[in-house]
Amino acid sequence: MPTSTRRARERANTRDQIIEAALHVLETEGIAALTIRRIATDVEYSAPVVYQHFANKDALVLELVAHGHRLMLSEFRQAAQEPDTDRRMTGIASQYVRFAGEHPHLFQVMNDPVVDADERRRVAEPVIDVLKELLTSWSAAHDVVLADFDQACEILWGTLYGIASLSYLGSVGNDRARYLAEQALRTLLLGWRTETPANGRPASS
Amino acid sequence: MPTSTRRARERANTRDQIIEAALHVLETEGIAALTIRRIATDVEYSAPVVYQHFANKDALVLELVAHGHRLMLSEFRQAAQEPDTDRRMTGIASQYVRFAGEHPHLFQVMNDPVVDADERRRVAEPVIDVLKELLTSWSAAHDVVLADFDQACEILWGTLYGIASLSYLGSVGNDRARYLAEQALRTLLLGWRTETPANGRPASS
DNA sequence: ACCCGTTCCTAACGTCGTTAGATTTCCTAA
DNA sequence: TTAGGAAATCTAACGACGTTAGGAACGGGT
Repeated sequence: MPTSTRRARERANTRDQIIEAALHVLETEGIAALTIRRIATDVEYSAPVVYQHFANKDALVLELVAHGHRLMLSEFRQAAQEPDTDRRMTGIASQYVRFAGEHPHLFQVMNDPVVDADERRRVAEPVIDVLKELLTSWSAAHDVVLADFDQACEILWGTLYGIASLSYLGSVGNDRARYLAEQALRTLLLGWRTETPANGRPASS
Repeated sequence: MPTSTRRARERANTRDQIIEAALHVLETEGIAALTIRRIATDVEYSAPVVYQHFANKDALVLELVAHGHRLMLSEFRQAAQEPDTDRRMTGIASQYVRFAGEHPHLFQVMNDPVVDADERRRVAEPVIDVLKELLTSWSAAHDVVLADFDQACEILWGTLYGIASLSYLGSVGNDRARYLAEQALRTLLLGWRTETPANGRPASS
């Protein structure tokens, strides 16, 4: 049965082409330019063809979001190779903000409420897992026992997102935002370390 | 000339009605329902009338964003009356997240990249100023000399925004987000205090 | 050689933001 | 008191959007 497999391959191929074209438009021209008709034109098809591969526009956007998280994950894994646990944490912070600066429109869509909350949580999970691993190894290295590990992770995640957002919401440039993220992380880690008495028992608060 | 002033008053009146109607739609049904035609219907006019008061939809949305910041500012001023400087800081954090939880759609639009960055910075300035005052009095109360005051403010602002965003981006509910914000602030403040030696000279980093 | 399922396109629907032009309303001034 | 004109408002329309319906074209299996 060669024909059916070839057909399936072609189908998957054009699907990938659509994703690639959509990603290109998103990254270079922003979310406002991301239009079904525009994408169809770019892959040299008519608009309805897109609906053979995606239920609707949101489903296509979700695919881009998933792609973005995979990309971010790969960059994180790279930054996670730094041996020093403290530099590893600040390095991740810097990397996160750098990603937001290098892919502003993608980053924006990755955190846009239009994509379903459950779906976003699902695709973001691997990235958060990396963060958890890093925090685990950091606290182990410093004999810090966090009072609430999940809480610390959520604070970390929120802080990174907030400071990365500064770079396109506010007046701070990406370089400064990266520095801010590093400093914020240093301060948070210092605070957590200070909360823990020298004997390594959990902090009170 | 009574007639002209009355006309002006009527004009301003319908303008306010439009803003009020738009705000109501936004808060109760979200940004997707915020339509020129919908607003016009609600104030019992035809759609083009809206354009006599606002250049375009973005200008109207900007007005809502400004309103949101004024609202937030008034709530901040209330929370800023707490005498204890530490509780004042954590109280502001809690209040910020609470606002995001009570006005999710408004909060979302207040931080949406579709509104011009300069405009957003302009309307957000008074709120940030309150934050600066609070941080100033806090550091004074604890003899903490921050190495970079503006940096600390930006970290604060970013952290609050990030954690508030968790409540509708991620899996954490608003109550938990408020708690997270308080804890994050406590940790940050602890970190900054720890950076400062006992003699009150600025920290090294 | 026919047939049928897949693939694809044109045309259309309803909605959006926005504009043009006509129509109505209402003050002013002769 | 009425003619004129500015202001206010409406209807109709334009182009673009996401999306769907219906038919044409293609291509492998009988």
